[in-house]
Amino acid sequence: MGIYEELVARGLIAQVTNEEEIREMVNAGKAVFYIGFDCTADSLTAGHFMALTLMKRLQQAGNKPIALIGGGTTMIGDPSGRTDMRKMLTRADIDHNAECFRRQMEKFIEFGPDKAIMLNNADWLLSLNYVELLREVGACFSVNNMLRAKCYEQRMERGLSFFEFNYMIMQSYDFYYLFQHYDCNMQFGGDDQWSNMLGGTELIRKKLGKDAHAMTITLLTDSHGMKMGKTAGNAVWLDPNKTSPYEFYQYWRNVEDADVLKCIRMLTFLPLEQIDEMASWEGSQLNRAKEILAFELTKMVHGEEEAKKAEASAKALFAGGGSSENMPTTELGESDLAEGGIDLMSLLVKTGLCTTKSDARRNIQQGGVTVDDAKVTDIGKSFSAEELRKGLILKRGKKNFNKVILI
RNA sequence: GGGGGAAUUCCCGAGUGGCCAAAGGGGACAGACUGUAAAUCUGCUGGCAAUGCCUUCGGUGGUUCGAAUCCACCUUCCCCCA
Repeated sequence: MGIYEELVARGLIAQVTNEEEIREMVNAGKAVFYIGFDCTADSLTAGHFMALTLMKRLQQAGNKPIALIGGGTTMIGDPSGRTDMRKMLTRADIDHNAECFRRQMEKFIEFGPDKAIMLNNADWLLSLNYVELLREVGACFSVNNMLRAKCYEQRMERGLSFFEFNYMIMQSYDFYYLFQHYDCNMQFGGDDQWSNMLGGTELIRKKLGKDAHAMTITLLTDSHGMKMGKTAGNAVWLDPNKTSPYEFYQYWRNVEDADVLKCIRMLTFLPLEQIDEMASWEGSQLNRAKEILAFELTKMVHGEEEAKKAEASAKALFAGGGSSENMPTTELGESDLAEGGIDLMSLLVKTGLCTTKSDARRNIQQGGVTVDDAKVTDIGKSFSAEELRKGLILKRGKKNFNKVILI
């Protein structure tokens, strides 16, 4: 089985420009491909992770990856599939984010001579001359076609500025540039990038009369069609300071039954035969598959040690009994106390389990708060310094734990 | 450049002088049921020193005993015409 067939079997491929040619090229390890990453935040997300694994899979098959950091394109912001304009970032923010991206990527992909290379499109986009660009590439784009592009659909109703409209041209120019300077013959990206990617292959054909290829990765969506890798609108980050390994582990541990196999197939490097065996698992047996998924991904992102810790904490907390060793802990000092003690509501806020005291009150009143395994419904409950010194385990809801201790 | 419309709480969206911390829905959160799943049902959803008080309906100023609601100016966005 070639790498292309494997990608298909894993459900990773959404659209391709020319299946025959791409299959041959990729299987023979002859592709020089790029994936662009716009640095809109200071950490990569679970969404980027899939692109990185894809990069790795192709690299293992002998193809050469180019990780393109979008220091230039981020100055504009991709309007694809969005209902509103992105916040405009400053040059300094973008540079900082690009640097963060670079460091995280180095953990997954091997860079170096004859390995993967990393580029930043700021290096060529920012110095473009407007009039020259218009003459050189602007003439190759049909506004009529661009307006028909699916990625702008939503924006045709709510408004699209000329500024953002240019994003497609910038991305196309990237491909054109990489094709000429780095022999890059293929672009990968999320399926929402299809229009932008075709812009690039078209430009190359018009300007150079040559064929370049594009292939999109299936967007990872859950059984309701929602994009995965987000919790309550917040991204699941790869940076352990933004999403702890435990939270990261929990995110994947909690995917729906209907999504586990798909996630394992698309995101892990487990052999397909092993995954096919799991496909026959049913009901609560799927919990095992979720553990595997969560462990495998946490291992790849945070390392085996962290993955083991996260798994151990989870088992301790949910299977009961176990140690509180790796539980998130809040340390209090004497200054946190008032009159020798502290009330439960303040404690919940201090530990971050609740956002405000009102939130804490609601949670207590609704029976969602537990202290050392005993449900507390008295909103006036407070604890003495003595009790705190020994340490208390607070729990909000079923899955949120925090140990508080007075030191 | 001309004309018309819009901005409401996390999101969508009602509200057009006091009964408005603001309908309804979505999402989130909590409870029940479970398998750390889904579906379903229930509760809940600005803050606080809490039967009250404070802040919030794009911004600034004004009218009024009282403004999300009326007036003026400003900002941003949408639509139509050029």
